[in-house]
Amino acid sequence: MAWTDERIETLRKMWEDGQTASQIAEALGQVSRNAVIGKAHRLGLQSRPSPVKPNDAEAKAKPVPVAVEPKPAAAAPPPPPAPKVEAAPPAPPKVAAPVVEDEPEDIEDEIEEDDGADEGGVVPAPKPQPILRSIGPGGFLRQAPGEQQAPSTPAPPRRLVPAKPSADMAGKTTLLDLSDKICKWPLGHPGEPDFHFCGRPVNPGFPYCVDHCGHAYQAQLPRRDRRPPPPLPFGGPRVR
DNA sequence: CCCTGATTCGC
DNA sequence: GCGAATCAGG
Repeated sequence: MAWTDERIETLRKMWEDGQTASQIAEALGQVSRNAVIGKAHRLGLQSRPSPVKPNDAEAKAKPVPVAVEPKPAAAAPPPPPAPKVEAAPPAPPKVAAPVVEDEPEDIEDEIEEDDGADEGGVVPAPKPQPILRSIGPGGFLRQAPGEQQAPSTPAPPRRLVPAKPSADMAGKTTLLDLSDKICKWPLGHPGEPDFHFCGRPVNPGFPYCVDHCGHAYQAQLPRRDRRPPPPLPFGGPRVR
């Protein structure tokens, strides 16, 4: 199967969309996961949180000026980093360290169950500013050695606060509400603000309520009565 | 075991 | 350029 423009486009979209190579390969069909990955790299797409990416590229100040020593001798040479910076001139105070004092005052956490009555626009001050690494159109940002931004931005000093239950989610069945006794039929799509679950009592023995069991379990029809939907490239129509 | 992406290397 | 084989972390 050749890499037609169409298939490449699909690959590119899905890859940038965060789909895994396996998913992409399955969607494309006729190609393996490896083929997808290989192609993605060749396309210049790259760098996506890999589970196996060595995180080093630094941490070593190239302390290996000595010629290679074929003979490790008996005792392995201990790490000779020798951070002797004796004649090191005191580095000028670059950017003032963004020290953030830890405020002693406690932040009242509102984790109580919400009756949905008092749901105002209570927006806590912290504006975390998502650090989501967006991928620019047309490809990846190849990380060059020395491009590290490690030393900067120490850490978000803000304390973490439980996600605020949004007003429009009041009364909705969320992921945390799921149990064996309520219908797990999803409504909406994950990531969307109003994504929730059906939540009605289940049809005993099934994960869904009676109605949704009707959607989930279709009676086998004679072939002549089936209406096989046309194969969609991927990302079928959204059903609500 | 399964999954993942990265890399290599013969074709 | 392609992708199976291999590697390596989760």
